[in-house]
Amino acid sequence: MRQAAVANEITELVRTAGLRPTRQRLSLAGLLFSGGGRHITAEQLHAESLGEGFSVSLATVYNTLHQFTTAGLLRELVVDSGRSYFDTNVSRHHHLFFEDSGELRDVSDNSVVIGDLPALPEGASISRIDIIIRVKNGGSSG
Amino acid sequence: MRQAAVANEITELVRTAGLRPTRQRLSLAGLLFSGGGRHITAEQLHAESLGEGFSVSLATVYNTLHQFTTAGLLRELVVDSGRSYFDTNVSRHHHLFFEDSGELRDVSDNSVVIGDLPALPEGASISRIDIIIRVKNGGSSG
DNA sequence: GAATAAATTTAGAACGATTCTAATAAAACT
DNA sequence: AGTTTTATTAGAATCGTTCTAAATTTATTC
Repeated sequence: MRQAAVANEITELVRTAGLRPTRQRLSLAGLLFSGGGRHITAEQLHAESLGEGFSVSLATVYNTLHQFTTAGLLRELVVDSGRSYFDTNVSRHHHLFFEDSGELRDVSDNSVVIGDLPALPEGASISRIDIIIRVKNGGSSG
Repeated sequence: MRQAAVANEITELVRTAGLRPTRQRLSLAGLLFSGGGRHITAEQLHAESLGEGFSVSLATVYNTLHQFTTAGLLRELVVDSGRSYFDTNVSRHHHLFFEDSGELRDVSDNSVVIGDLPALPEGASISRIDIIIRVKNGGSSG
């Protein structure tokens, strides 16, 4: 009963995003949204999925991550040139980035106060503020 | 006399960075540091250099940008997955990023106050804080 | 100022992440 | 079930970037 309930929630999540609940999308959504917050790359998710016995192509992983992002289920993060991370936490927050390990950790939004910004050009508006605190030395000890 | 003075400054700059003042490095340094602050990609700088009649290979543009960055003459920015920008302003500041045009603009450091950060792991220290204010709609009008 | 040593540049190959393509398969609708 | 629509896939293609090994330039030594 427990698992079935979770499966239904995941199915609903995918449906609500306007996407057909295919085996691949459900597997990926399960991996992404069943635990706590995650910061994961396409390649990592692909490997994890195969590791769990859910076969998916890398192309589908990319498609799915983008569809989930467009639907507001994920947020895409650019920290490092050359690869994108996807964050399952889509609420307002920022990031600590451990340069050595590549690990990302959330930072509460209220640790940061943005003062007066420069005037934006006519018709422009802020779509998002990304704050990345880059940390050197020291991996996953805290 | 004017131009010669500028050329000497550029030569000194390159020397001070511990690099031999080759034709290529001087041309690129000239393009980078003779105007005001710039935010430029390797491909853009390569195109600009060729356009001015200074032939350089793309490999050399990359090498040079990295050497200048290591020497503290440039700062590398990651805004957009898949390409790096290099900023000639290496003082403490942040960025406005126009998503439509790809344009970057500096934001003074004192527009932003960082409150209490989460405790860092033993031995870790902050190497840099990057703040990117992403703006939609509206190009270079202000 | 030629000879030698050391650093630089280069074209093109190689690379890793991502996107595209066109064919096949699965899901939804009638 | 049959038809239409949407998804998945393997593999090719693309993009920005890095690597390689050879050719050139700059610095140093005599």
